[in-house]
Amino acid sequence: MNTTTISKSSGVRKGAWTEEEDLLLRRCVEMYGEGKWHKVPIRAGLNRCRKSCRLRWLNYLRPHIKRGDFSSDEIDLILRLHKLLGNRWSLIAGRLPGRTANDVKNYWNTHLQRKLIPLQRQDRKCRVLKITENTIVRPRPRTFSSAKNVSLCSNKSITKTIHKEDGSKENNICEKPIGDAPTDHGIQWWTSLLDNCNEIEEAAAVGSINLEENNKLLSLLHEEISPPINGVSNCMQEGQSGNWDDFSVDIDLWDLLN
DNA sequence: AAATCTTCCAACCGCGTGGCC
DNA sequence: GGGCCACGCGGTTGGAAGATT
Repeated sequence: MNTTTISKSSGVRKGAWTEEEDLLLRRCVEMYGEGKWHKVPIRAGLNRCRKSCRLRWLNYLRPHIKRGDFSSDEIDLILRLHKLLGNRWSLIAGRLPGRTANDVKNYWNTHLQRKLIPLQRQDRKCRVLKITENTIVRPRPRTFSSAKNVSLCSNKSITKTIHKEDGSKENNICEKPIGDAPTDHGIQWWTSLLDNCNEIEEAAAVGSINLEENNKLLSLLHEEISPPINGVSNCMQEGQSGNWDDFSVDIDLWDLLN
């Protein structure tokens, strides 16, 4: 069924893409490269808005996009990264080669969220202290100026709520100046992320949070989530088998994280 | 077999941000 | 400094496909 419609206001086509449109878009991007999306509809001869063209390319036509079910490794990584990053789908997808932010978001909304909510509802009163899930990391990578040493994390802030034994809460907002070395923004960002882990370690050291549980968490963080070196996602490096096969372990991890 | 319900995902929409003038 | 424009992101929606009654 052809569900494509013509927008009355802009006159551009909306709805499902046809094979012909895909072909035109693919040729255009192959010829001119990605970017300059405002020029793509004209260059490709498509009666589509630039947003629609960009989305179609990024989510469907781009080479090496992985289709099909998510592997247990991928699911595990999504769970971990979502715990750290929240709904930062593009960042999470960036750690999953071949997966798009839309894929990850859809998978989360349809598979994981539904399964995990009941887990979150479980009574965890036995835990005296915990790091709650409102740990928010806000790196906002946008475009990168070639002329300036723009930090990837220029507006980064990390907030963390620690629930104390007496029932009170303490919010920590961590704003850290980022060095202006432009060499590897990815390392900077992930290092900053791990700085947050270090703060947890420090809190554990002074006994303000549960040491044992957070040692487990921190070991996982340091082990699994390290800076991407040279643009290669280390978690998916060739030859790394990992020990994520048993998904039941991962559910335990999720429980631990909450 | 038909009707209804549920699931899933491609695509749309609105908004925040950065760059440029 | 302010306005405009383009890009990128996350939330939401619409409809096809599958499952259930």
